[in-house]
Amino acid sequence: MSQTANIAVTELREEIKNALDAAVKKGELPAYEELPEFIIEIPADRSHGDLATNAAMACARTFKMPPFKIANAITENIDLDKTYAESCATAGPGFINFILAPRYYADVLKEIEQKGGEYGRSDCGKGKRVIVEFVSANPTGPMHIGNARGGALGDCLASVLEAAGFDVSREFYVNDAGNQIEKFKTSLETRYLQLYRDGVEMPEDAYLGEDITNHAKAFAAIYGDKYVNADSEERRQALCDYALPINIQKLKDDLEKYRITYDNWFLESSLHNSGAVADIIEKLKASGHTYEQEGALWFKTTDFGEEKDRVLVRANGIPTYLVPDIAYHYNKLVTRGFDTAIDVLGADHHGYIPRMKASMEALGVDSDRLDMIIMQMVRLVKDGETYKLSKRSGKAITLETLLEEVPVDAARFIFNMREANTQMDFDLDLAVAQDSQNPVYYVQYAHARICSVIKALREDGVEPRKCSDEELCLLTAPEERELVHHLASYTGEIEAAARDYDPTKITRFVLRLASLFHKFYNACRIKGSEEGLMQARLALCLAVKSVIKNVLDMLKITAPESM
RNA sequence: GUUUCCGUAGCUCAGCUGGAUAGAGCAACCGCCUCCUAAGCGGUAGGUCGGGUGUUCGAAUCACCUCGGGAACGCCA
Repeated sequence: MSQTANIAVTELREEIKNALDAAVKKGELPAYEELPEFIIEIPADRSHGDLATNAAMACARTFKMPPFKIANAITENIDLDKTYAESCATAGPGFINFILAPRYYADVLKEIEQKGGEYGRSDCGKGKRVIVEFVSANPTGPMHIGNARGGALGDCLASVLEAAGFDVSREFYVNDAGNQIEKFKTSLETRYLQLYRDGVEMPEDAYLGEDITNHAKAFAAIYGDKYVNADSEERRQALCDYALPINIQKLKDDLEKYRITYDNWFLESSLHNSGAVADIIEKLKASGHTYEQEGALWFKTTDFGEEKDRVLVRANGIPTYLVPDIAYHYNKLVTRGFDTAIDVLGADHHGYIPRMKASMEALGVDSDRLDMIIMQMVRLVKDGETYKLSKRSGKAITLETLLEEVPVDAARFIFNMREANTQMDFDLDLAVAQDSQNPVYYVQYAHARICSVIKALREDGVEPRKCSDEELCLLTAPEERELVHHLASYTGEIEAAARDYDPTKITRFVLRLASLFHKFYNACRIKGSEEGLMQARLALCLAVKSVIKNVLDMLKITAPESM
């Protein structure tokens, strides 16, 4: 919550407790041992006041009295002089509703004006170091639409955590080692040989995308048939050394177009080269949670409540994906000492979470420091038809083609509208729509409208200036107060979004803010109003503009001055 | 079979640490620019919150059961 909103609630809470004590002293209520928790919130239906509490209902059991009697005892004994509330009344089954004094609204606007771009920031993260790993797409091929969702959600989550006072690092984990690289080599090799020989068949599990064929052709254009008769291992390595850096650079370029830049690109190969992978095997063995069977090394995940154990090192001596992954998370939490590591993962990884957490426990690391966000599937919808992504056939919609059709602003906004753990249909027609149907324009339009108002007033010789308290207290229209209320809830929304790892709360917050602004704009004229009121409304506009800009910056979406 | 996500208005979804008459956008219909951007606003219509049982003063929200839809369950990553 903003400072002002926070103070308002804290003060009321104190006065409610004081009122209860006063009532007990007078004998209106029986003595109590301990008060239950109660909430003070903005009621959904604003005819119920500006703030409401369920204190009386929550205390019904404590006092063994009907809620409305307790509510009356509170309202008769409460001293509102020291609070932002100017009056209160009981209602319904025992709610107490408060009406806030005009100076509350004035103080909120003054706070926003004073804090500017910093308004909304919280220190609830206490500077804790958090690493957010997201996308981490396989470098063997292009990114698909699921990576687009993960990118938008992960990047915005990182921004939200920063705003909530965490020290955040964004990271991309490059799987440049392991089995899928072998598969990559095989695919490249086959495509290359197909250019020179007939009857070379692609293996069943190879990558069938066009990008592989294109790499082979480009490679052949440089080296010709030099590697056709070379040793297979030499040929495979040459192809991989050629194609992999191109792919990784492509990932960086595409993500940059999508406005994502990482603090670090972490190479899986570095864990192999540094000996960290071998080291983690020894550490796991030393933990006593491993055993050997049929030539393989097993991790006893059953010790940690899993259904079955997992292979760490295959009978052929090659570690499974688990080992470098464990080494990687160990690197994050121990070697580099991040307080918390967050992974944004596709839904196909959900079985992977307990394994990874078990491994941290086995290594003596508190597994609560590792948080996994599972993202459900995205389907692309066009003309009412759904397109399923199929990676193996190579026919998946790539991030690149998505961004050719959809503006980045729209893509980032729409992906941040749906919570990670819900399945999502990405409506291409909606994302492309350059009209009011597209929610991103609705928000941007509010920003542009405010800029336009300021410009129009400036042309009339009116400059925004600092308003007196008396002037700010002229904002009494319901549309004005609703708007200020919403602005006041911004910090609380950021804290909630950070707590729940849910950046989509911020998107919904800004949609609601835009909506309330448009309502205000239609109900209240700025230009032509009496001087003091005009300036107060202008101050409100500037506050809204500042907060919209702030949110759009977090989403890395442009805030246009005109549309 | 096990794990997991989802089920709320015609469509897409909010609301879920229990609270007052269940909300928004789109689609439909009716209105609002001699006035700061109509990419906007107001209004009408539209609901057994999948179903059931339980807990509670109070359940869309919590627990259990059940029905329906998606996903994952490899010595692939």
